[in-house]
Amino acid sequence: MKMSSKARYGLYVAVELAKRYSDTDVVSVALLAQCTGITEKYLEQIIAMMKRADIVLSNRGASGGYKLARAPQDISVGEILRVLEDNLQIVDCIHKDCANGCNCVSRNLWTKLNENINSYLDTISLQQLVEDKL
Amino acid sequence: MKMSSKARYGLYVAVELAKRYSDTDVVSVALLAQCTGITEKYLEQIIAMMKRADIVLSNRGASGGYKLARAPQDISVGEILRVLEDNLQIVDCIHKDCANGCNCVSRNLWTKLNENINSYLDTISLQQLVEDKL
DNA sequence: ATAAATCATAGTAAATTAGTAGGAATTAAA
DNA sequence: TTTAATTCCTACTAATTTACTATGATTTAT
Repeated sequence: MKMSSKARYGLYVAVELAKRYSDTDVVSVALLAQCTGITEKYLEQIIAMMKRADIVLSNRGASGGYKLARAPQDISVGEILRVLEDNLQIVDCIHKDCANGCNCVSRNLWTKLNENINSYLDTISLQQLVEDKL
Repeated sequence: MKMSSKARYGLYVAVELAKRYSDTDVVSVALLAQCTGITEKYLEQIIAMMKRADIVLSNRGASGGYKLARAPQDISVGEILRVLEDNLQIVDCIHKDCANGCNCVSRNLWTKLNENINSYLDTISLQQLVEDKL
């Protein structure tokens, strides 16, 4: 029940990008790696997932880099974490079959718990996080 | 961010014990293993944790077994899962130090998320779960 | 042209989780 | 009082997942 480092790191990266959102230019992986302490290669993979999910956008080639695809107030923490954390699903049986079948009482619990987590994380924007206003 | 099978299984076991709570006698691991589909040896370990946490109590020796230490309406799902799932902590840095230090904005998020999860799970009793009244 | 960057993907090491195994201690019942 | 059924204790191993490394192709500003 731990958040993976991929998800934690992804959020750190998003926070750094949010701080720089007013800048017109993009931020390179090298710089992001430096200020977050994540290795470049690992960070590349993480930000690639965020790009595929349209959370960030990129410029390729020399002096290229990444920036947020939308304003920090329009990106929720839930959106980011779902991309990096297997849709934030607490157990597999919510969307797959399990031995207990569909009438398993626990299944309803997991479903509600998931809704709870997701709806909470969806109320928090990157902007709020950067301003430390939770 | 998956719930471990230990926690899932522990909850199944607790549900089975809750169904049988009105019986005066205890239930053996062998029987619990049979009706949950968990192997006896693994189940033994899981229920041992629940015993140490005073969620279940046991009779040793022949015709021994386990039963809930309290009525199903007095045991919350949160209580059970915390015992089996490293206190339900989403990230380590909530109670340990991390590279980012104490002024890390994400840390507050994890703390709030944890509170959210725990307070939800604490509102649900085993009784509710058995009656499928979430 | 060149250098600085993203992009794609395969591989490996570390850590965690899940499950096995063996046997000691206890106790109800024959 | 022996026996069989059971909990209790702890060490080990296999499987899976996570975290990270490595290589190199592609793109593009200068």
